[in-house]
Amino acid sequence: MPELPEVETVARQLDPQLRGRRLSSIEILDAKLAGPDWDSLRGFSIQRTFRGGKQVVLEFSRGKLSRFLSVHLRMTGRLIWVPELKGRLADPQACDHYQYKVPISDKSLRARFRLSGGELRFYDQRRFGVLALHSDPAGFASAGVEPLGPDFSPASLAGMLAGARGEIKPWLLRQDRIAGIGNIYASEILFACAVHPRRSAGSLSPAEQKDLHRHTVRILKLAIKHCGTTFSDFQDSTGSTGSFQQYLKVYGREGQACPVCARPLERIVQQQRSSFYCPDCQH
DNA sequence: CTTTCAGCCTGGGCGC
DNA sequence: TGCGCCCAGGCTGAAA
Repeated sequence: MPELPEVETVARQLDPQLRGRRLSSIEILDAKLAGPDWDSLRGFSIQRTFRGGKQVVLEFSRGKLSRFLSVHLRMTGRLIWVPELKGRLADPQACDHYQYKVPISDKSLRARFRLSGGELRFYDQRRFGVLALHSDPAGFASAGVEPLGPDFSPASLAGMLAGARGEIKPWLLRQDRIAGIGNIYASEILFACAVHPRRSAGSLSPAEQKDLHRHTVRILKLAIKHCGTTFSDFQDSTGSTGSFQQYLKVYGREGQACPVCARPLERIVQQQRSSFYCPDCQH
């Protein structure tokens, strides 16, 4: 699914659910996910759950030892906490979790982490997701700057853009520069900046660079506030389902009226990914 | 350095 | 009902 706001939503939701729980065993159901020494995690307890780039990270500890389990959800990965009550696991369909499109199916269950009080399940229909185990935080850190962190400033953005070659839209998707922006938010951010997706990244004026910084932060924060974007009409009772799709201005709206000038929005393909924009507002 | 393309996977939706 | 085709929020690696 997920870009930064969706992953942040998942991490925030899981953190209180998982905190302090001790891991007893792991069952890997998809051979693609074998590899890490999963059994070495037995007996470790979860300290916290957080987001790094587009990854969910679980920090485990046992005594002075630390382990970091990073989960890249890619397109369809989901992490769901399934509590145990009176010896029975809850129905995952009814569990508090981030929803999108596809209902949870047992067919896409790829891994189970058995913890005190229940289990954490990894579902992944398309099997693009990646689980990794690290013994230090440097292992999972993405190379790019966190757009909501202290290192992302108008000046640092200007520095990254200086001399940049390619088009701005694909540039925004590069995780080694800014970590966490994906296809949806890249289009939304450029629309807010009135910058055309085909503009050369290095050609942005100082004012446009400032706008790019400002709107990137603003839109990501706003999306987090609405628990991200889901293409699902299902809204769960906890309100933890993303609702930012209501606020998308251009993504997926090819042919519809631009919210600013009312002329039709367009879709183009850049590096095999759709970009949505207003040909009249964005230059 | 850049861009392009195939590939990794599954399944929904569409036109016929 | 079925088939073929296109689509999908991510990312890597090879090739040009």
